[in-house]
Amino acid sequence: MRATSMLPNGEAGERTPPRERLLAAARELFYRHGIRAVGVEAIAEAAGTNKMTLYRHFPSKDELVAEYLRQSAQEANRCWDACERAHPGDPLGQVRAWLAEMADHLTNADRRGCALANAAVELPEKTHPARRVIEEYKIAQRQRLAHLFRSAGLREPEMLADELYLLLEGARVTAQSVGRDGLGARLIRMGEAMIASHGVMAAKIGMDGALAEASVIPPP
Amino acid sequence: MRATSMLPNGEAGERTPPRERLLAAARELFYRHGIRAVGVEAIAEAAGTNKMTLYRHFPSKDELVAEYLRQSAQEANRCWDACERAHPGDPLGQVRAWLAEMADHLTNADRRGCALANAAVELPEKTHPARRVIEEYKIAQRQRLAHLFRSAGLREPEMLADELYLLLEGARVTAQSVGRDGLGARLIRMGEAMIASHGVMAAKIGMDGALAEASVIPPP
DNA sequence: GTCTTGTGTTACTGACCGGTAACACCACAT
DNA sequence: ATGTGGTGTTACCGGTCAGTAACACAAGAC
Repeated sequence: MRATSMLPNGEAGERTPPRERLLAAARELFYRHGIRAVGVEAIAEAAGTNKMTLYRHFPSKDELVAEYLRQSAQEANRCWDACERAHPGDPLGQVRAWLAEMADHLTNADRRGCALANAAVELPEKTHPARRVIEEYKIAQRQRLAHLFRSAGLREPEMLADELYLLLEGARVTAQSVGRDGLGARLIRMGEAMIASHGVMAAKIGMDGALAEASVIPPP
Repeated sequence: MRATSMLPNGEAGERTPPRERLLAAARELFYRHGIRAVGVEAIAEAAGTNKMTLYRHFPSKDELVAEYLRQSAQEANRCWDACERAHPGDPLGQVRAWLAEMADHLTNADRRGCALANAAVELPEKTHPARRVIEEYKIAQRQRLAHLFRSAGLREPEMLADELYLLLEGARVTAQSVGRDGLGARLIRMGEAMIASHGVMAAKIGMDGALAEASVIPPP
């Protein structure tokens, strides 16, 4: 049987080039089972090709891992872009849409957290090419959040961005260790409380100081 | 040269039994390099013994991993006990001491987060004996926190415990991916804000409602 | 004394790892 | 027709993996 006969082609006839198939297989396997747990041969086989072709497109497994993470980061950026399109000119709306999306991912049982953060846990060696990708992604993510908060006129936008990202990472890793019950809702609740605690800079309420507390604690 | 000659014995003469040496070596190597990255032979060698003796004390590597995590959980409990001794009868003081300890761990550069959470990321297979240990530990941790918050008379103690733990996990994984700059301080700041937002149940202040906000935002 | 128990040592299994060499093939361009 | 570049196939390399068999050796128990 030809290995090329049973593959996820978009359309019949035109074949997906092997490099993309390899990356897709790597994404799936690395994410689901962990990076060290997956061998190159398994990836090649899942992509409907073989190890030789893999090594014609990627110089080493480590570089394949780096490319896998680059692609994961791009996907996260696409998610951000969708939020931006859904709420143009409304930075806080974009953040909330993004938060909702993250909460949805959290409750999805076949998700295993952030591919980049997991890789950071799994690959502690500072020289691994993946570390660069992880670092750049996290910086971009923080800047994106901080920019939105600044546009929204919130206080201490960078600090708020860091805190919110801390919260999200915690939720993701917690989902893997203890469970996902009510985690999405809790993420949104806490995120909203954080945003509120950084004030809306006298946007709609004149009374000073303690205005944000209302949304932190829902009516018991 | 005898392999038994250069070992970390507590005192001269009485030798540490090989099982403990093996566990100590496993703890060090698993934590630093990751579980899948360390082979049994390396552990045996680091313990000043050999693979055969390792397999006389542990039925498999997976069980050794589970024991390693059990020991890590015990160490965390010892940390809790120390906080309890330092602030007897003062549950909030105990939580704060614990938070300070966690913040200290965060900024320590040779720490790589929570051994249990890292293992959860690295070992996704639900049948792995480590999963049980991880789950039990996380439940105990949550109950301990919730109990302290309830003793302190805070509102929604379980919810607060979950949120605080979320925050801690986020800080730990963030320390590994983006960095540890100011992370300890931020953890304490956010933790205090969370505790404050759950009120002190009319302990010292009579005014209702929005009392907690003051400590959320430090004076700019 | 002997007997037992734990340990050290060496060698081994079978499987898999990342990575490579050599060659056959096929579509396409010229 | 003749390359030519990308691909498939097979076999291989040296190394490491988890786990085991067999045997030598030591100390304490009796």
